[in-house]
Amino acid sequence: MLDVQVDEFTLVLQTTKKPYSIETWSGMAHALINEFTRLSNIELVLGELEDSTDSLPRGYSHGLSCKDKPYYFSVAYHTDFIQMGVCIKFSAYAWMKYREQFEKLFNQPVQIHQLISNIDNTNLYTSRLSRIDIAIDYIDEDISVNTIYNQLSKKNQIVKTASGRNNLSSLSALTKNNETSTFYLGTKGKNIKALLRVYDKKKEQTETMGSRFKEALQYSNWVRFEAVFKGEYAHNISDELKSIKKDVELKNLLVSALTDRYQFYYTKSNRLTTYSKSMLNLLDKKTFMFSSPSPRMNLLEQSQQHILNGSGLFPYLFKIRHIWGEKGLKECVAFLNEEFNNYEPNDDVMLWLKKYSAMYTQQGYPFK
DNA sequence: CTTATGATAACCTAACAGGC
DNA sequence: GCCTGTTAGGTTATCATAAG
Repeated sequence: MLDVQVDEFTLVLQTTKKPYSIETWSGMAHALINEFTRLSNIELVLGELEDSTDSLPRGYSHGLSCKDKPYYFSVAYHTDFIQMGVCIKFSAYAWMKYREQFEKLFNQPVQIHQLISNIDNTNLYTSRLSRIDIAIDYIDEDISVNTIYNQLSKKNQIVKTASGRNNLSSLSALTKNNETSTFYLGTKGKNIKALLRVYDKKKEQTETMGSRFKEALQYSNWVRFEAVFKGEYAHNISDELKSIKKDVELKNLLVSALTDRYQFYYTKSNRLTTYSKSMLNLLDKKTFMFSSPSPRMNLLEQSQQHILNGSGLFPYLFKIRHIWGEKGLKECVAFLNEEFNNYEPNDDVMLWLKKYSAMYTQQGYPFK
């Protein structure tokens, strides 16, 4: 049996009110939080929210969370950073509980697209996802994480995107006694847009006595494919979720998203593996693709702006001058000049020149 | 007391992939 | 070989807090 669901997710609310001023932000943030809690019925469903400082999402300074509950739910903002918005974090367990309780209380099921459409029924803020984890469970399907990992590391199997390109994400694993129980495609570093984690859910639940421990015991075999989408990818999914009405469309979206980035092929025959095939069979039709525009057409003005502000050049020069004074700075600049003389442009740079030289000679310097 | 982390934001570049 | 498309991974900034 295959089961598709949303695991954990993070929503960010941005205020629609124009006068962005730091003094009024706290009050505004509270207004957004009140509106959100009202529209989502969060306190009725998950329990009372309390002021919290110690269990907020990292990086946020103020907020509320469900205290004394086995699940983690929190709403937070940062007093100094309006652009960070109001962050709403559902852990996997909290989201499961929310859905259970909601159905009990209102006699109707709720999925993520309904939640989003409920909370968007306001003009105080706009919402979007900053992270969403999509899980596809293989229950009693006799899939082995260890086998898949070994095939991948021997290059007997490879991962492709839906458009047929190789997914070049780096492969890593947790291996104990020669047995791999978890592997990752993609790095866990920050600012990573996509990551796939494949693991033995039965093992995890029985070893950690997790929230789905009892369930895990009933199955002889339980493997989870869990994709974490952040940044632009999460935004893409968010946009798509807003156009969804039915649960079957949600399923199509979730499966499309995961298989858009991760399809497993046998290298030799160039055929889909059986488990990837069964994943794709869940689709009535493919409904979704991630968009990622090419970042190559950078104009000089843009590059210049980046160098002046955000590249780290000035912080670097400042440190040099602070330590070694004007003399050090002078030598540093001479060194940079020397290094630049040894610089060999690559193909991309030459290509850019071919395209834009004429335009810029006509237009003049980007700096004045 | 210091450092690492993890949340947000923007943006750049190398390297790879693939069509013609 | 040329051109276009894609992605991983890196930089900066901020802050609070957990870990060491």
